[in-house]
Amino acid sequence: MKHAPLIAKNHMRCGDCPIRHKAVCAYCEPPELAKLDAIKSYRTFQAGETIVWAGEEVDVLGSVVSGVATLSRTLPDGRRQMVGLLLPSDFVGRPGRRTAPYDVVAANEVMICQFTKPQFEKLVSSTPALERRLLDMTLDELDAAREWMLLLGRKTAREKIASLLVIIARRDAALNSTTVGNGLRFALPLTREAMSDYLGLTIETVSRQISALKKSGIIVLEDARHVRVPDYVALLDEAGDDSDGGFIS
Amino acid sequence: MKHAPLIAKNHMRCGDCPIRHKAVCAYCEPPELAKLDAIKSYRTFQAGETIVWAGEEVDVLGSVVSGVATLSRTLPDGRRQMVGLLLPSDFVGRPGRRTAPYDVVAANEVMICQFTKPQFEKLVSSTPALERRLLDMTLDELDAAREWMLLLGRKTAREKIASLLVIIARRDAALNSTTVGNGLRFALPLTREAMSDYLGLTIETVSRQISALKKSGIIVLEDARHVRVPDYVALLDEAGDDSDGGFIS
DNA sequence: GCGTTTGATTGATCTCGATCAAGGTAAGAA
DNA sequence: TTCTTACCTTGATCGAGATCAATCAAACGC
Repeated sequence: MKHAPLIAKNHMRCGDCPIRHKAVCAYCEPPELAKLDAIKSYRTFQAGETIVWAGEEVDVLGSVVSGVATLSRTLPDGRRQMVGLLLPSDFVGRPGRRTAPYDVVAANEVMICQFTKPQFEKLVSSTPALERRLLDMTLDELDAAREWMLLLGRKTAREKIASLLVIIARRDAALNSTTVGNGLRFALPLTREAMSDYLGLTIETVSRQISALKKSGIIVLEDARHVRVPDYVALLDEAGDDSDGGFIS
Repeated sequence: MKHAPLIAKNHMRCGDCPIRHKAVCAYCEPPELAKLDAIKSYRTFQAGETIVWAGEEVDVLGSVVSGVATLSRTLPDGRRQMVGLLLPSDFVGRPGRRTAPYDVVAANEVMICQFTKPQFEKLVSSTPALERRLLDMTLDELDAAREWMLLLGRKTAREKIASLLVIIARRDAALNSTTVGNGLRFALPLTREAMSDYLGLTIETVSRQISALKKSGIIVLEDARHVRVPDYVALLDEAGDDSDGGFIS
């Protein structure tokens, strides 16, 4: 069985940003980088802070520099389902839309490299490559959402947990490249509750399945928030499919 | 509780097409309609025929004129999850992508108004309004996918069925406007099996929940494929949330 | 120190939807 | 007509994950 490469393609750095903005990648002309550089500023959100309320004006537009943010929808009776996960280099904001139908919440301390909205939109209009890049990113998000639907609709609790670990491992490796021998080590940027919202499970089931993967030797729990994976391929096999494991590119 | 309007916004007709293409809507300049008109042709697929195989070259690009097509992903062991539903006026094809990670299958006889790929892509490059429209449509699909994730992750079987009926009712009403008093009547364009793939359930559960909704008086089954809804708001309430019910606009 | 809070784990039990199985119904072929 | 096939329905039982509940551990304020 062939597996997708662990490390994602790189994106060009925007000026002195501590991350690689996906919105300005190799497809864009270098001059655009300087233009983006001129209209950006940084903004920080605390863990638990809501960055965007569902239905209200979206006043953030930029890239996640550090930390993790979640997109989630809530039913009137309180049931919650996470519908998106924003990790460093992911884009925040909806080009051409005033509002979003979901909450954006900081899972831990989040720094965002923010562009001023009117200036960014002016830049987009005058830069076809940038607009095409936004379409490309949105298609990637759509693919990720559809992979996620397969997970929610048809995978077992154990497969769901393994799939989530694969996604986090890939994203972590793409940013930090902390391989240990032929294994991996990474931090879980989400609480058990956030994981349960992601996977359509309860906290208890998440906890039990993580314990089960530990007992099977697939993962080693250093503490509740740090995981070692001795054999990455074994974890991939637990995830139940041979695709890229729902990598949100 | 306020509910979204039943009928979707209209889209401008492209020449003599029997449907309203979403790709060429009121946002686009009228001259573009004529240009699209010049590069189109019609193509028909039989029920059950695969229009696009997962991973293979996508050689279709256009709009669904009639019939219903489904997008679905399959796990190696055969478990299947539908990840998209294409009804008349929906766009088929992925701008700027060679392949798709899912199968596109005709649920019944499907007619597609197809554009020649290189010419359509040339038109898109030279028409910023069209490119922006494609981005807008992709964002709509993303919103629909996320609504669907909420359904798959957190709704009960009964709520799932009611939500699907709402989606079909809305789409049907937008196209045919067949209201009956303050109720509705429409055909189910999907088999029970396709519904179960859509909702992450088994055929048996779909059948049982439809029977249950019938017994509750929420719906009337004229036969296995035709439904009457005496009270649309009652059905909406069964769907479990006050949103637009996952309307794929 | 101690009490409180927040997040994680584990156990006991229940329930919704899956699974296994048997029939029913309508359309089409021989 | 009867046989076949595809699709749908209903019943009986099972089991994965939810729910209810207790315990534990680390962090924090007083």
